[in-house]
Amino acid sequence: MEFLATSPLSRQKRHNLIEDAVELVASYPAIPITADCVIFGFEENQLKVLLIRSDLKQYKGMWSLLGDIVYSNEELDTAAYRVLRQRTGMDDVFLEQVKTFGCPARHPGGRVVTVAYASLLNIQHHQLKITDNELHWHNIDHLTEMAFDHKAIVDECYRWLQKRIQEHPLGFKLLPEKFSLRELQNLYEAILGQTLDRRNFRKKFFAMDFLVDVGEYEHDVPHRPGKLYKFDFDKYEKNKRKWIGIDF
Amino acid sequence: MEFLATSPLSRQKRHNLIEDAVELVASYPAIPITADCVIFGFEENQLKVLLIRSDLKQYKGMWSLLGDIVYSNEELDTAAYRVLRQRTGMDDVFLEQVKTFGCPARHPGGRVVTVAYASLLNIQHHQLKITDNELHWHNIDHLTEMAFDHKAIVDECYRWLQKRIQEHPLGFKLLPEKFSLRELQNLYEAILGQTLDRRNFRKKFFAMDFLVDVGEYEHDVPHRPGKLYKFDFDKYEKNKRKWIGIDF
DNA sequence: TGTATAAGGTGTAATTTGTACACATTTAAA
DNA sequence: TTTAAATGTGTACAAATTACACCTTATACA
Repeated sequence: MEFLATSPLSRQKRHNLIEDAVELVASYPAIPITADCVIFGFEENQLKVLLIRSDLKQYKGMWSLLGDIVYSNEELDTAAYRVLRQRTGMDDVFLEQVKTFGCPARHPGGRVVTVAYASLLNIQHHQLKITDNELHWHNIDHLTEMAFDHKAIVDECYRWLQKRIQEHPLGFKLLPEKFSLRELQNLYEAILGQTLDRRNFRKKFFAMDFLVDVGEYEHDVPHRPGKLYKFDFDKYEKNKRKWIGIDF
Repeated sequence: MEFLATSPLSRQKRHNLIEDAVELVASYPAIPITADCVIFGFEENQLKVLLIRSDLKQYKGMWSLLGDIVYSNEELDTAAYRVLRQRTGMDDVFLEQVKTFGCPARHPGGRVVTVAYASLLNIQHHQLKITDNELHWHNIDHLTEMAFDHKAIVDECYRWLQKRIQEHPLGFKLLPEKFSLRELQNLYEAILGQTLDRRNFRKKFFAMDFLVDVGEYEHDVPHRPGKLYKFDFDKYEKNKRKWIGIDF
């Protein structure tokens, strides 16, 4: 499995400078690369992931992440964003690279390396093309078997999200522009899988001082409506802590 | 730049199940993948990175990360570990995937995607093959221009390290088995780029209760020798916090 | 119309954690 | 033996986190 003549290691040992970089790269074994998106949404107090039916006969009926090939001259981020845009019709969505999965046996058709991205979006805002292979939101707690190694990818991205929302106020990306504190707390409880004290939760977020009272109230709720707030991104940027921690 | 016939997206729109996964993957554009290692060490109270002279004529004289091609049937982690072992002669070293860099223009010889790994090792323990293109340790604060996008990769891994050592007791991987508290503090100060209060630092680490007094003292120091400690991994595993934060 | 229900909204005390800070001790070197 | 330099330790204050209870307000239903 060694490329004796062309390996950079063996070349370097000979202390020869390589003149033709193009020839060098052409000699490398190449592997198809895909970008897979773990698209998170929040609805009915539950964290959801957007999935599609696998189009491989081998995985018939099983759910799969949204992904596509990375084209020869395409940035990885661009490929992931393209998938996101094509599937949700949304622009301006949070997207971040999480991890690359490269097990040689992860794709039944041969070696395919995939770069996993996590995306957070407001589930109200998208225009899903449901006709495409039953594109649907799935409760993250109810996922069972998935195509390829996609369950492992989802798990990794879920852990990433749990950690990330304690360091940065990312949760807001999953909510509508205007939201109540109860919705915000429900979001955090759903993602972290634990209940939080209501008073302390409110105190904490008010103390961070990036919630703006928009002067409106919830409606269509079967109880006293709560105030609506929005997230003030500028204020956050100005005040954010440099230190790592759960207080952003 | 679209692969109209072979793109999974266009296929899925037609609602056809793909029978031959091998044929499908064979139709994908393929890209060479490398694994690049940012190998951190700690010596003379400074954080160091292990670099080699680039073997490309184009980058003559410039410093480069240690990396190699990922072979066709090789795990990404395995490729990175292979690089590490070949260069340092060390086994059993901490290695973790950090981020994948895929800018189409990052390699002058053509498209090459690289998966960046960070490694932490005890700088005393390795057997460098210095004859290989001047394999050397470099102070992380003195890096200037590097070959490819390697400076950006180092920067990313350095930020990763700064964050990581505040969440997990990884710093110990950079120290000898037995170390003094002064050495530990120097390590944290070098990585975080800030001075820390000596008494509070000691109090904090003793409170975490995974330092074991080995009953020995420093020697060959031109002042009162400090006690030596080792890191008790079992004790750490038992007591570690589930929460994210700077107190491990 | 009024009564019950369910969530909204608020404050304080106790505890824990983090921070600032100074002096006696020990070893090596001169 | 004197000096220099680092080790080793404790306390008081500030800040952050946690636990915890009551009144308010809007809706739903009788």
